Amino acid sequence: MSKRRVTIVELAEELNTTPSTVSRALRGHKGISKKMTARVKELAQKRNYTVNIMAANLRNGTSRILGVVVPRINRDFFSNCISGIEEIASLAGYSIIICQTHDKPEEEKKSVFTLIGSNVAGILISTGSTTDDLDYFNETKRLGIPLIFFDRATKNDSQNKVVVNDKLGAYKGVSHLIEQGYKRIAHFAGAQHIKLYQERKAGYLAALRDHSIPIDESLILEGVLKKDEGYEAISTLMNLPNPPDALFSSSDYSALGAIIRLKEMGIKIPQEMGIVGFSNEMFTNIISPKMTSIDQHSKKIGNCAVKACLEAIGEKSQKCEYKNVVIEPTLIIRESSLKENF
Amino acid sequence: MSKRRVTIVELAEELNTTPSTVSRALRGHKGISKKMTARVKELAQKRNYTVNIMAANLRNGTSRILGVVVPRINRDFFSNCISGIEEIASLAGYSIIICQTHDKPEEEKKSVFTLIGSNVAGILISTGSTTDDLDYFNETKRLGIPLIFFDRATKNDSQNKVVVNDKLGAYKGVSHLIEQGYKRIAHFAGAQHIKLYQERKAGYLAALRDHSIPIDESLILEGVLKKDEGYEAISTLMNLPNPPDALFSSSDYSALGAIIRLKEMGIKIPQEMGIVGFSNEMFTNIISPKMTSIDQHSKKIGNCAVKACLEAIGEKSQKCEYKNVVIEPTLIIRESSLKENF
DNA sequence: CTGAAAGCGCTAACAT
DNA sequence: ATGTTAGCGCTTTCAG
Repeated sequence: MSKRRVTIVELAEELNTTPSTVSRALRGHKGISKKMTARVKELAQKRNYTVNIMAANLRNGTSRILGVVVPRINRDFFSNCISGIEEIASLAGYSIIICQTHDKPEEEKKSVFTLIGSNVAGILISTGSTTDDLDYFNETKRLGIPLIFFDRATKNDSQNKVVVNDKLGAYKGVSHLIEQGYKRIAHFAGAQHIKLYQERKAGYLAALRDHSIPIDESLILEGVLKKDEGYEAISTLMNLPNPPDALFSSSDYSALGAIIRLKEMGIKIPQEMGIVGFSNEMFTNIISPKMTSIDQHSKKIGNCAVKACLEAIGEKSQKCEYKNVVIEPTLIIRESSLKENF
Repeated sequence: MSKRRVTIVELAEELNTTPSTVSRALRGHKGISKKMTARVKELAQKRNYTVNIMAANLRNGTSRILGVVVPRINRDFFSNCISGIEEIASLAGYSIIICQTHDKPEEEKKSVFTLIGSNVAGILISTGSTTDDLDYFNETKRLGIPLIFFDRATKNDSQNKVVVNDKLGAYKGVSHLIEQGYKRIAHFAGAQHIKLYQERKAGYLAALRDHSIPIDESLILEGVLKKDEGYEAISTLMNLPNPPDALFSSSDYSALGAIIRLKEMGIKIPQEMGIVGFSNEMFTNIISPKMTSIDQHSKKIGNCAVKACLEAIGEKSQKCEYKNVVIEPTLIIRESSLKENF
């Protein structure tokens, strides 16, 4: 009952052969007799042999491990991305190491260097920082470790990005409201130093412009992302001399807060007020009225990101061009915006 | 612009010293002059040196990587567990590798052996299988790799478990309903070959018994876990000659389905019908009426599991006894069960 | 078809 | 306080 794992040396001894032969046989090397291969594999099975990945990696200078860096694991969006990454990765024979950054640049940097130290074959990162951390960016580049940005890309010129077209998503949502006959559409925006919220606002503005609807700055509120913030913000808007008749929110949560408040005020949704959120959170399909929202295909983002990474690593199984993918979000129309039905 | 990483050998050459000295200096070994240590660290920084973890691990025979195996990453409960694991692990200087099994025993087995091959220091697993897979159980045991079961433990006699006291959770929920004055309490149960659902049913039965309420088998429905299943099941129950006046569900989702149906039927919650769910899913606090539910402290489960693992590995930072932890679930009382308020 | 030998990068005895 | 040496387990030339 040894405490150490079985090694190829031990297998070789037991079979009166050499480590090289065992190594080759285990990997189905041609140039090893079928008989030998069979004997080796049988014994390996019997002894519960597993290759020491560390040793193999050290020898080869490459590993079949991918690093994934996200702000938080326990958010719907990210856990779906990760799930999407893991599925494709494991099919290709790769494992994934996960790091959380809690949106802190230091943790982000530390994570990437830990991953580099772990000899990962590639890194997938949703960076929280607003600035590019050139330190790790350059280092991965120098070492030839593919670095794929997903979801939130920085401004760097890397071609390895998988992002959602937030502007288009917003455009679709607002256009839908306009087509339903809403005229004065308010917008809950996020902090404008974050690119993704900039984009959503840009999509909102573009849709209004394209439909020749005048832009009213008093209907645009920034930093309204959480439920409570939405609850408060909608009160402000409804007290305006000329209140909105619809809301496009950058966040499902603040849209939810608005719905709760509007119901309290006795305002009918969608008849008197149309609502469109963003992210297609699980709860949008559960509340009453069901909320129209924009789906970002989080799992698909993970799929694409990992495919881009495998492609960059040189896995030939990936045939397509996965550089710089832009995912098109989908408008999910539900009760909260269907004025025409009434 | 070499493609390879800097090694201690290169640092040593540049400093006219030896790899051992560099290695020792980098790890703050006492017995190396301050001057030397400083010089080494400075150069290492300048060259973006990171230790080759694979090589170090191979040499030491141990790694600072933990394996985590779950059925699915993208479920609230598991992503919270994982987050809880990652936080403590990273504080202790460990990384985590994550595997999904999709509830398939083969994938579970494969995952564990992959992790063993990766020289992980310990494995945390929420097993989907109903049977113990002795293969990997024995192998980890033989190799001295700690194997911690969390959430769903198998029947094996391992002392390394972190589980929720499901029976107690159910007991609390049902007792609460009884105290609120409900008399005929129905139960949506899960498949009874899964231990956790057995336990919840057992808690339900125990609470009724302890409060001298007769058990009516017609009020107990099995395999009712999803929203749609709850929607259908509640219809059946309400058509009974003697329908229930409350529901304790093993799942928040089926409880939600029931609420939706009851609202359609014009039955008032909680006045005419009390509802308690299980898991404290995020949406329970959002729907109307807000749903009373049982919180399982998923993040804490992750925390405890990883502490148990670190303890087993021999990290002295863990002082407490973390073997065989049972987490006590918490009853979160909300509108759906507060009959007394009316 | 199989074997012998070297070396991936690191660390820990064992010297000095 | 520093250097020397050996070896973790594996793969891969290079030789038979």
